[in-house]
Amino acid sequence: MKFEITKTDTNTRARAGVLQTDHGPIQTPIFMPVGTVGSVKGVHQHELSHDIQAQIILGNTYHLYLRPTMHIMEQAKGLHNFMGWQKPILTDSGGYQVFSLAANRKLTEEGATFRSHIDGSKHLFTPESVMDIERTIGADIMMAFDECPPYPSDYKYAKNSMELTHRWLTRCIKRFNETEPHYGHQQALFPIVQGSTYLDLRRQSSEFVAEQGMDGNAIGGLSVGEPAEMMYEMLDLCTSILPADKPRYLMGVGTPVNILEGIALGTDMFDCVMPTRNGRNGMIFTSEGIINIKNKKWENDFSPLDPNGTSYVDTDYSRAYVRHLMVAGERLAGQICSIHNLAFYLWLVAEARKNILEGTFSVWKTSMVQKLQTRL
RNA sequence: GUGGAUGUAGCUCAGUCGGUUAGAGCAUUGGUUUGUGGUUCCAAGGGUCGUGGGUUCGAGCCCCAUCUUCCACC
Repeated sequence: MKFEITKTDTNTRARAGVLQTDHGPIQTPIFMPVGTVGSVKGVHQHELSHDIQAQIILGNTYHLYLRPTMHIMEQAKGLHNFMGWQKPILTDSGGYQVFSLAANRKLTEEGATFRSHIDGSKHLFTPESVMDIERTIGADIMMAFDECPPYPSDYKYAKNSMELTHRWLTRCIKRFNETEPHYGHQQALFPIVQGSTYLDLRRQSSEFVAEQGMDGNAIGGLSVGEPAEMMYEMLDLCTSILPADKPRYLMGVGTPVNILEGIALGTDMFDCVMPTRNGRNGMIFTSEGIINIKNKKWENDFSPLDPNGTSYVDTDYSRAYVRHLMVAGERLAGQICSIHNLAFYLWLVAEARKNILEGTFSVWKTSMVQKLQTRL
């Protein structure tokens, strides 16, 4: 998997590049909409590709393994064919679900046992089985199986967890190298840096990950409740160690401001449920600030949802109408807001890219961060 | 007209033997949401307990009158 950096910013560590996959190029920095079960909640694939112009989406190993199961995935000849999406896909490994389903988890050296949230049945994920599952799903980018420790974690827990993640990574890479793609297109494996909120662990983990020489590298275990400044401090260190000529992926982040800060620190890829989840609950991100469309003040505001927006929903529908749909509990409200938010996130990273290429990123970012935090 | 039932938050209703500041759901208002168990979660505002008397240390609750709405029968 080839990654070419077109330009690196002079004032920050931001870069603009292109990541080539067998399902097409990804222009970085990029935001990747989350499509956990083979569906970005409330948004059609057609809208994703045509209206939002998403370049890559996520699928989730944990969820797809439980349903529809790998038996179906194999028959469907992979997730691309199954869901009718011929652009790149990245699959999360299920490591985060082990963390978020902590009540039911049990970690051993071998792997993680957990109970299905669907029927309560017991399952075991190992680095090897997760690699096999991600091969079957057929993602262009597969994520290593890791443990995502909660915040706060004490030093000892964080260290043991990181070391376990490293041993699992070695097994992931071994299995990855011993197996072939099922559907003819190339797959990459990205390892994940852990280390909680401890700089020396983050350094150690970044170095270990960098040594593996994979096509791209991820930073996990952040945005799990720690202060934003702490996240930036960890990210700053990780990106200073991870190879500059490979894409860097900050997992699960975040707010529009988080993403701009992440780009400035040399991160190229982001994913987050925020635009879709918050959209379903009526929070709209715009270039002028944040709107809670449920608020009464929009009741008779017939101006466009977002006059500066790039999606058709921004000009076709008024704030009053979307508020009405939201208050009435209509599903269309969440769909409109999800489409808007995803389009906005994609616009934001495209705009960041443009400014990096034009050498104006730093100035643009400063003014943008200011506006993004405004509440309308 | 007679008999019975009913009246408590915007709506639908709880409210024990008469006892602390009358509660719930929905609705309203605001906040929340970070590698998606999610139309999420949290909180706030909102009351002359139909009205007027009475009994009692104390009444949403007991007594009297009156009004509202509903039902049945003339």
